[in-house]
Amino acid sequence: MPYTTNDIKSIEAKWQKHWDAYKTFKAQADVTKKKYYVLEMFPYPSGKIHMGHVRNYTIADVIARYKMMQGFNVLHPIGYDAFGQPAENAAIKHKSDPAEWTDRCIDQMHEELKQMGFSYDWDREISTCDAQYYKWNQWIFLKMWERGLAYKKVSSVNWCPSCQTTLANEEVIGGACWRCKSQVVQKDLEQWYLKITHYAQSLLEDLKQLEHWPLRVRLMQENWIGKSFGVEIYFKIKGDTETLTVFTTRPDTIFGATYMVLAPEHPLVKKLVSGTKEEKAVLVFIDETAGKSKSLRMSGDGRKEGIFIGRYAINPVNQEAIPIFIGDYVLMEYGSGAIMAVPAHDQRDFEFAKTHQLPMRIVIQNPQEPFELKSMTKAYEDPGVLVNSKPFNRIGNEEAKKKIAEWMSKERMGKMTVHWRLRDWLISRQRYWGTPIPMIYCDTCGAVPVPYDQLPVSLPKNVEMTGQGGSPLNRVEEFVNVSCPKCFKGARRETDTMATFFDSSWYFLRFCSAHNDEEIFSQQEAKYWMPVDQYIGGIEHAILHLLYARFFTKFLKDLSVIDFGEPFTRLLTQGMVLKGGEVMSKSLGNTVDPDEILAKYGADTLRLFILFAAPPEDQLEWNSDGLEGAWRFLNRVYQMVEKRYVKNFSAFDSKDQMLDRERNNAIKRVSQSFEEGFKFNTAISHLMILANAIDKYVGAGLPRLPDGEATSPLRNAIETLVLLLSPFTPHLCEELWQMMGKNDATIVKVAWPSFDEAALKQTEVTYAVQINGKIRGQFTAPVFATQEQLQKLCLTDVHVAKYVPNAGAIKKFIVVPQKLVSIVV
RNA sequence: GGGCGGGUGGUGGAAUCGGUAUACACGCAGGACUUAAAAUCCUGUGGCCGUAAGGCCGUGAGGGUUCAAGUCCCUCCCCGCCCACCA
Repeated sequence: MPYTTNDIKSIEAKWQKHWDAYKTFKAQADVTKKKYYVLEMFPYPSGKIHMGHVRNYTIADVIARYKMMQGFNVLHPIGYDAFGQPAENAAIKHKSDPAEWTDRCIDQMHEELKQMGFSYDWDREISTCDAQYYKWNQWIFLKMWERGLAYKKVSSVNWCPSCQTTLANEEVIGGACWRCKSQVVQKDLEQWYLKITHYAQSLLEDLKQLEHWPLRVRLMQENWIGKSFGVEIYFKIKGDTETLTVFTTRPDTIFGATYMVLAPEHPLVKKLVSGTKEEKAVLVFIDETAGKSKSLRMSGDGRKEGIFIGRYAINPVNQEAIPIFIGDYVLMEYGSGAIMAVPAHDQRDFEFAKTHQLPMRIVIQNPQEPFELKSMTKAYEDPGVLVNSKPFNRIGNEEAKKKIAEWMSKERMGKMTVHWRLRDWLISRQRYWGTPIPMIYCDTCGAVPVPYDQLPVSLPKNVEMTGQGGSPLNRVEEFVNVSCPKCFKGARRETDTMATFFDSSWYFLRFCSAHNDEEIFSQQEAKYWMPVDQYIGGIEHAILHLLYARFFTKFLKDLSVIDFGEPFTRLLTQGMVLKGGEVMSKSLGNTVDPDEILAKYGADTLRLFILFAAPPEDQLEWNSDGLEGAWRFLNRVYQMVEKRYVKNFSAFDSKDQMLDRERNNAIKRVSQSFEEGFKFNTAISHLMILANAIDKYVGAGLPRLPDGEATSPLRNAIETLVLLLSPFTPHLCEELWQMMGKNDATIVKVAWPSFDEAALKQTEVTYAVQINGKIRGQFTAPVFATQEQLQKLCLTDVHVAKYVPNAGAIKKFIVVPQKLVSIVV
């Protein structure tokens, strides 16, 4: 047994040391070389790496090494998304410093990443909690502030009572905090926002350019941005000078509006009810709704809460007075916070109308199967023709949408408009462990930006972390009390820190010149390396991170520091790692620690297994049995080199051509897998097929073959196998390459093998014979056999002869070249 | 409710343009080596019938197109993920 756990440990350590010493993966911009930037989503340093990291980074590493062998100048960096709440929570718990905790975690993670043999340019390692990094967060923030893209406003925000901080809409999952899962409540606060909506149009439009992104991700972003075309309609209020604006995408149903509903928070509600007999009840309702969290409000089991406010609106198209309600199913954040209700043609309005016994009117009729109000059990939302809509009756509803919208615009009853689902991005966090927002509040001058030459605004050290009473920074006098940069009078510093998604929205640019003290990044370097050619990460970032990164890229382009509008050319979303059908997670206690696998099998086996078990984008069910298989395969390859490989070898016999065909086929198929969707599982299967062919060629138990002088198919096959395998299991392959007497400094500098299409050609092929649709026999024929020859040959097969007594019985004879013949008798 | 993926042996998964379904591996069974075990190697392995040759069935269900369907079309069932009172 030549290859033991100990051997692996020493081989892997040897090559990791070698790569470090020679800086094998150091990337340097060189305009004479074609670049390739491969990037994985950098980790949050929680300490140990988990299987998800292993899978993500192994995929990236295999791609990076393949591209290196292809002669690309490859940039493959790593860093740490190091700000965030776990560090702060750990600090609260252990009464320690988040910076220390984070540093320890980073050290540990750094070690583990090295043990996996990843081809990182370690000179570019960055951490977002480093002031040299977050200084540029503050720089970006100030640039945005100057352009009106960072602003402060009071609004009802999502508040996590457990984390004691606000959350972005994107961070509220099903009404709960995305991190701690507590119920989120609404709270009025003054907060910092980034105007991502300024880029809504280009964020949507440019999705079209991202043809190498998974369709799924593009659709998710499209839905999130949520552009909808519609009409703003103005309703006068009976006996009042106020006008209510509603937004609808269904102007074709305007004649069916039988009431109106406002969001309870709508600014006009209190004014409109004042003095009515409904006032008291309405105010109680508003209070009750405000106390409810959004998710509670939305969790309605079909029931729609609401109340009449005692006023009427005038439908501009027919002057009808319709009652105004407030209802919890109308959201203040979308549209104008007011809707016209068309219960016959909108399911939500239908439910509300049923609950409150409100009238309905059919205005879209199904011409095939007309229906009546009495028999309706749900709203009719399908296409149809207009009825009860005077000048527009009998028009198809799609056409009517356009006609009515145009007519209303012309008559000034409304205006065609576009609404977006995308909201501005709330970035304020009342936490310590994040980038301080570089603003100062002066009683005289108002909000004043910290001057650029005073950046970074550094986080103070030795801050007491209690987890109570808002941001810990509030209590740090020397941090808070500053003089105003404008008038030099006493002023107060902003104590909110930035959401960590800010940090990760541009780190890929920082990697281009990771330790640049002069600028956010070198424009020249960024011009060379960017955009990222291949980005790899989890589908869970399909919306948040990827949308923010695209937003920042567009902003930086507008600043003219870069000249491209999309950061990631290709995106691969790797599947989750499961155990027992569930995602591996600490809370479920079904994790497998990569360290244990490393200790027993080493990095190469783990890498090979995780790639072989499933295609990169599929879910991966962890099964340790497969590990043994990967281990066995690597052992076979090792022994193949040790026992079968000779530098010069002259044996030659009829099997040579077959072996060489397998060799060429492996090159073709493995290369293909890199170019067509990274199907590494099948790439590895072709390497196994080549290994099987080599063993078969040699014959089991043969002694080491004698040296000779001519080139050898066997030698070529083994060399090819090692080269093709090297991106997957680099340590072993470096070792084998050296054992074979090669002098290359490293295997990644050896050219990726090319294949010879001619060697794949065969002189004879086996044809299957199908008779009346069933496979009945087979025969071999020369590659260039004519149809007549094939017909003759196939009849010589005894099984065929049984079904086809003579050539005259053949009704139809179909040839699929090189594959089969199909006979109808 | 909407969108997007899926459904293939005991298991993970293969299958270019519609062309021999189950590649490759795991597991399992039998054998070789061994005092024995482990490791390694060899053979077999979709189901049913058959000593065999061979036959029939078989890619979630049912229908269709075709010489030929996992793949295309229609109807339906189930599973996963994402979004979701967005007017």
